[in-house]
Amino acid sequence: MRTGHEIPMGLRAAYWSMHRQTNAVLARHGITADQFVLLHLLGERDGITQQELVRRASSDANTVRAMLVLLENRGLVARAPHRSDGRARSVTLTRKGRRMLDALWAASEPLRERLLKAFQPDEADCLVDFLARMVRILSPSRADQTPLLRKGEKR
Amino acid sequence: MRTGHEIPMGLRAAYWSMHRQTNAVLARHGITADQFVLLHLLGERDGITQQELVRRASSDANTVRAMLVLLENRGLVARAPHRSDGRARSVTLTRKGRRMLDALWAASEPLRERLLKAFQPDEADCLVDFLARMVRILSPSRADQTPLLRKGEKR
DNA sequence: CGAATCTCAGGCGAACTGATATGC
DNA sequence: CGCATATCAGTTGGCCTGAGATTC
Repeated sequence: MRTGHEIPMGLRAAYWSMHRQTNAVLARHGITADQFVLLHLLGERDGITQQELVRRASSDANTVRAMLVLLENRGLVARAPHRSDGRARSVTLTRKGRRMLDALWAASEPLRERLLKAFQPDEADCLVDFLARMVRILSPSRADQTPLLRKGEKR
Repeated sequence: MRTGHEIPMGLRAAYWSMHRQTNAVLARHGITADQFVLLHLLGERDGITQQELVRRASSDANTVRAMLVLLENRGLVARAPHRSDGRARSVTLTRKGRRMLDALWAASEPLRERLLKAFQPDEADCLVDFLARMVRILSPSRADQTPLLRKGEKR
């Protein structure tokens, strides 16, 4: 912990290990790790809005929409107008989507198993707390909505 | 910790928070968070091979090459034949690359500061250990080199 | 020979900018 | 009105597969 860069680098390594393993496990179902995240969130709470998915998946409205279009074209999710908010659309799992989610969950079970076995219960709680703390600390305050690129600037 | 999915989801949230904040901070230098990782690794150990960069950055040979080409075209890094291994190329920071890295490091200092302040020293060590443990657990054994996509398979 | 390193060609999901339409 | 939700158009960097050249 000398430079303060160990946490970000460790985070990067862990995230990509997880991501790659998940992709490998789900590849035969034709679903990516990120798509699995959306399906899983819908499994937890069906009928939520796209915006809610954006927040829970730590993603972005344009990205989530594109992913949902993919999943919708495959008949795994459906999007209906929200009952009370005319702007919003509530997203639900189709019957096929639910079956797919179950299959994905089963396929990834050994991975979660392997992960949990590496931590004592209190360690796992501790880790989850640390990660949540990072998110809180790093969440941009509502004040600075600086875009990543300034106008006309090339990447 | 009921479903075993809290750790992956927390990991995802933390990683993307970090990534986005880093991108935001470095954007005015025209460098991405991932490019910063490469420059930082070269700052730690200059003259290492691309393969070594791949390992340390938890990335992939093709990706690293593409990124290095970008950085090379901007005059930030140079690639020379390795002195003893004819297959390898050793990558070094140019003078300009070193200056850039220093600027990037300074620009991202507040971010690391913010992060470290959120953890007691022992907590930070603990977190780094947990992350490393995850990587170890999730690292594919040398045995199963299953590609993500089988031949002719569509995603 | 096999294994490792790097290169090249090509494809794709996902994150982004920026603008727009619509409803709160 | 401002603000939030979703959409569309378009760009990009980064990850991936698969193949090939070269060297250990």
